[in-house]
Order: sequence, then structure tokens, then C-alpha cells
Amino acid sequence: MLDIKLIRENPAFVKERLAHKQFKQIEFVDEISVLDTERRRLQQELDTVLNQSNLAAKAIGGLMKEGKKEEAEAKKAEVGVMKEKEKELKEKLTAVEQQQSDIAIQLPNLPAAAVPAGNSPEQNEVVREGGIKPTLPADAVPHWDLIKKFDLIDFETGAKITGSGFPLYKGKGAKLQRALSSYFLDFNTAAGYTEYIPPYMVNADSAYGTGQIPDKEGQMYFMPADELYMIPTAEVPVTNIYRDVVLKESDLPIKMTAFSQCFRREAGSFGANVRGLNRVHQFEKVEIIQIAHPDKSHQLLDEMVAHVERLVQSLELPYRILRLCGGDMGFASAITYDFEVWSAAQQRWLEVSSVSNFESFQANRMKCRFKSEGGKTQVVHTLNGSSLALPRIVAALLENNQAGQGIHLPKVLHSYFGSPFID
RNA sequence: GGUGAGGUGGAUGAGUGGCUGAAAUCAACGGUUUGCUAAACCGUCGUACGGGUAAUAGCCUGUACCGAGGGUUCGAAUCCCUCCCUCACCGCCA
Repeated sequence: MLDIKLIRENPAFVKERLAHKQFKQIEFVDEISVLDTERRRLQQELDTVLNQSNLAAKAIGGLMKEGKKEEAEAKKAEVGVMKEKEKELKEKLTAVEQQQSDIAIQLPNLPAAAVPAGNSPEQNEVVREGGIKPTLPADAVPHWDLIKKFDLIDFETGAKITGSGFPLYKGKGAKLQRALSSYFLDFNTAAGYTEYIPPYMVNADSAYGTGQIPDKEGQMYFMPADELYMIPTAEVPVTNIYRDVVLKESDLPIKMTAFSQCFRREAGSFGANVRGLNRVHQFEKVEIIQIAHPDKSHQLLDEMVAHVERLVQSLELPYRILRLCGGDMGFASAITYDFEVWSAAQQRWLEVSSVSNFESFQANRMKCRFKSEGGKTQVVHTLNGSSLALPRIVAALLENNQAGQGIHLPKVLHSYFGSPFID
């Protein structure tokens, strides 16, 4: 949610930034300004009437005590007239407020100054690359073939039990998931992140707080009987820990990490890009989240990017870091860095992490604030990133490390997996 | 799922339909006293949205808010209805 004061005071800037994000309905900015003016006018009018009837009600109380019955009755009649006016103004005000907020929640976050221009993934900026792309043997195959060969995941039975895109991990495939998530969590907690296990379903308030509603509502599984959403990422429940909370300045930054299953409908996806583990409806991910002081958030974002980079490096995977252009960023983000690992057999980059600073956008919606030393209350900044999403990491690990009889695992995983290779 | 109790400011906890935006205590903050700490004493101490003035500090002022939403009334924290949540016991259950 954008700050109404910013829209009021600097509409030109807001419009320019929205255009940078390739947002089409720039006219929303002017519509909000008009509604805001009207809203304030109505509130002023209503407050005046309410004030009069409050004063009259008090006067009646006094008159009753003094036994001046007739004067009291006369006053009552007066207030009766005001009630009509009050009702009318209240209805108008509520309607205008509703209209204003309906539009306001559709406005995405403004991109930060460093966000490159552009409207398609090709215009994302490569910040840096690392690792070495392996040269695979002539008979190298994509991960879905390796998965079959080593019997790691049974997609067909997963489809029978639930539907396509719900993998059934099995044997060493299941153990590898456990090894990776344990390793990621240990890596994060060693860096000062507190570990959480959050609920996997959330209510509408939480989904709204992090910006999934209304923007991504169709992407979430919804349980109508209980009005709950399956989480698309641990970001939603974990960030919402601090919804409607006023923190102390000394509490910041708050660093949290959580493993969760993630559920995404991915409606409309099809084709070769969704084969195997490239795109699934249920997957495992470890997330890192920070609640930060506004002055520190961009520095902390850099630290989070560096943190994820070390994690990817430790897996010995070739990777690159992208700074997303305005048109490719998420609804709630002010700036986003994507991590991609090289999938050698598919000859393509796979996104495994997205690290973003949401600045005050989520905090405004969630009413997450802190009291500064001076006693002033202001909203925090929120940040999060994957550290890491498992399926595509598995895909890259399998493909890049295939060597005839087995698949070699990076050193950091040996103790977690209980073996240096899969065979 | 059933029954009972309850939801009041950072915390504990009063509150008879008007004098209660809300007692009291604690915590917190500022100050006095003090060699330092403690104690004592004095003061401050909710949020949101408006309006005025002013330097985006501050000050003055209006409205709303005592779980949420409705209703009764000239007037509701207080009465009525619906819903939500918490706790306890029972039932069911990994």
C-alpha cells in the first residue's frame, strides 16, 4: 500500500515510478487524489455535525438533572433532525472511503531508483556470474531422466494421488530433500536468523498483508469451507508474525528463517518449461525474512543477496544474479534480485531464489511499525528471499553432477545426505 | 462438536447508560534529590483520520476507537443481536 500522503504531495513522482514498473492504469493516481479530497471534505462536514449532536446530548443530560423536562424534550427534537444529516454523510463517507481503498490496493509498490527500465525478462540486468559451467559427457540427460534412472521421484503416482505437479519423493530422492532443507536452515541460523515452523494455511488478512491479495489471489489454493489459503511461500505466515505490532527501535533488525511446503496453482502454465521439477504445484523452500529500520533496509538487502550467494557457491553450482527490470518485478517489491543456476543438460538458467526489499509497502498494509528513540511511530521495512527453493536446485545438482554410474554431491551435503554421491 | 468463563490502554485490573478516552497499580520516559546505585518525590505517558497555526519540531482543536459488526437511546465500555477469538472441562483424535 502506497502512502496516501506521498500521492497527495507528489503525484508526478508516483506516476513516473508506476510507469517505470510498466503499470498501465496511471489514471488511478488522479482518481485517488480526487477521492481523497472528497473524503476529507466529507469527514470535516460529518465531524462538525457529530460535534453538535454530542454537545446537545450532553446538554440534555444536564437539563434532565435540573428537572427542566420541557427544554430537554425540545433539545431531543433538535438532535433528531441532525441524525438524518449524520446518516446521510456517514453513508457518503463510507462509500468514498471504499472507492478510494479499492483503487489504492491495486497500486503496486514503486520501484527503487536502482531498478533498470524494461518490460520483459530480457531487460533484466546481470549483476554478476559465478561458478563454472560443467562440460557434460555426450550421453548426459535432463534431470527428469536421471530422476527415473535413480528412482528419486515418482511423478506418475503423485499425479494419481493428487494431480500433476505434485511430486512423490522416494528413497534417496526424499532423503536429498531432507538433507538440503536441513543444510539451508543450518546455514541461515548460523548467520543469525531465527528458525520458525509456520502454519501452512493463512487467513485473508495475512494474505492481504504481504500483498498476495488482491494481486495473486488466483495463484493460491483456497479452502472455502474455512476461508483459508494454502501458503505460496513461508514469507506470508512469517512476515505476518509482525502484523499489527509496534516494535521498539532496538528490536530491529529482526531476522527469521523458515522451511515450508509451498503451494502454487500456476494456472495457465504449460509446455516444455514445466517438465520435471521446473514447475510444480507443491514444492519445498527455505525462506529468509527481515523486518528492518527504513534507513538500513537497502544495506540489509545487499547483505541478504551476499548471504544467498555464499549458499549457492557452497553448492558448487554455476549461477548468476539478476537485477529485475521494472516490468518483471513483483507487485509488492521495490527492488528484486533473482538468483539463477545453470542447468547444464537443459542448457538454460533456472530461477532458484528471489530476494526483495518491499520497503514500507507490506508494512503499511500490515500496520507493522516501530517507535523510534524520539518517540515517533513509523512503519518498518520488510525484506525476504529464498534461501533456497529446492526443486530447481535438485534439477541443477542432478544434471550438472551426473557422471555415468552416479551423481556426485557437493561436499557440504555429504554429512547431511550420509553419502558423497547418489547411485 | 458440546458446556462454562472471559475479551478494557505496554502489562495487571476497576468501571451504577450521561461528570469515563477511560480509576488504580506496575512498567516506560523526563526531572528533583544523590559520591554512584537504589529508594523517595514531582511530572509525562494510546492510536487513527481530519481542521487551524507553525519551521515537515511544537501547540490548539474536532471525530472515531474499551475483540469485530449491527441495533436500542437525545446519549452506550456499560443494554440487545450476530460473529470472531482466548481459556477451562468433556467428546473425538496424530
